[in-house]
Amino acid sequence: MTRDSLTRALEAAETHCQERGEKLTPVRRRVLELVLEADGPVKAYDLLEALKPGPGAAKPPTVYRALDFLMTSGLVHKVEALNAFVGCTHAHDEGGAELFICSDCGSVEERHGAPDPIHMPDGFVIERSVVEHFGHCANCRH
Amino acid sequence: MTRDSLTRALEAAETHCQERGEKLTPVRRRVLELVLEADGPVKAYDLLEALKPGPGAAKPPTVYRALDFLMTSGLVHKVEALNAFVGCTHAHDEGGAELFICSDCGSVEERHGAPDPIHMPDGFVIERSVVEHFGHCANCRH
DNA sequence: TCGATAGGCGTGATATTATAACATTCGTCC
DNA sequence: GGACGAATGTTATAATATCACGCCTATCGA
Repeated sequence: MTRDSLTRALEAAETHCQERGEKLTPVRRRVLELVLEADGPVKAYDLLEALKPGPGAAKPPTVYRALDFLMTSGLVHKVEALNAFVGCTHAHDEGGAELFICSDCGSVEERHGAPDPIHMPDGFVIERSVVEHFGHCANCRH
Repeated sequence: MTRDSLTRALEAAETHCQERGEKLTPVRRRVLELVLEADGPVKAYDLLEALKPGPGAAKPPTVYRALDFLMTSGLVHKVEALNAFVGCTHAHDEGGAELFICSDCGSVEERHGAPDPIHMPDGFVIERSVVEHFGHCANCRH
């Protein structure tokens, strides 16, 4: 992610939060920035490390609270199978994301779409879906 | 799961392993039994507790090794979003399972099927998919 | 028979991920 | 000012998972 698009993404996040009546506080903004800067999924404790240098060395709850907020706002997704987090690259109000994660380069592609109802058990009502595909992206497929 | 179907499932697992040239050792068999007996997803440390009473009180690596084996054999699936495990109720050699987990009663329905290629990024090759739907089953939907 | 090897497991320690519980700060409203 | 609620700080600990080492046993070939 370029410096420019990072800045734009942060501004968009700011706007997004305002529209929802939420506050993108400095901690939350900083965590989002770190997640967006990363090449791929980031671990919570890596974020913690990254926040250390400052005088306000963050403790785990700080990071997890920020991540919870960002996930609730749709600005960040959790990759459940990796216990890691990625910045959301789409509109932030849609349902769950479908993630395509390259095991070679760590890049993550995000898609949105209704789950295929063909396989659904009779009468089941979906509230939240986790869909993560691991494999090799076009660049790493050789 | 009834006592009878449990017994049958264990025998099927035995056969399944033999066909693959693998050994369903006593520890592995016992862990599989505990997973199958459970109503829903089971935590590794609950299995650990359940194994305690005997003279051979298991330690974490024992349980995780057994679970790894059972997952590789396709006899058990991990619910990534819960850090928990469920017994596989299907043929054990297909690709990844699609899980429908009821948040009310904890029941898990399993389906198999190829992922919908419509959403796939160009050139992406999937190796492993995690698909978990959380919601309410027909019984708990009222 | 012997040694070599490999898989499975026991054991102690430790790494990693996440939350509980309570105190403090800060803005807002009355 | 005083009450409150939201956000954060702080300490401790819970929950999940792995590492590293050593022992046992079965198997295989010399």
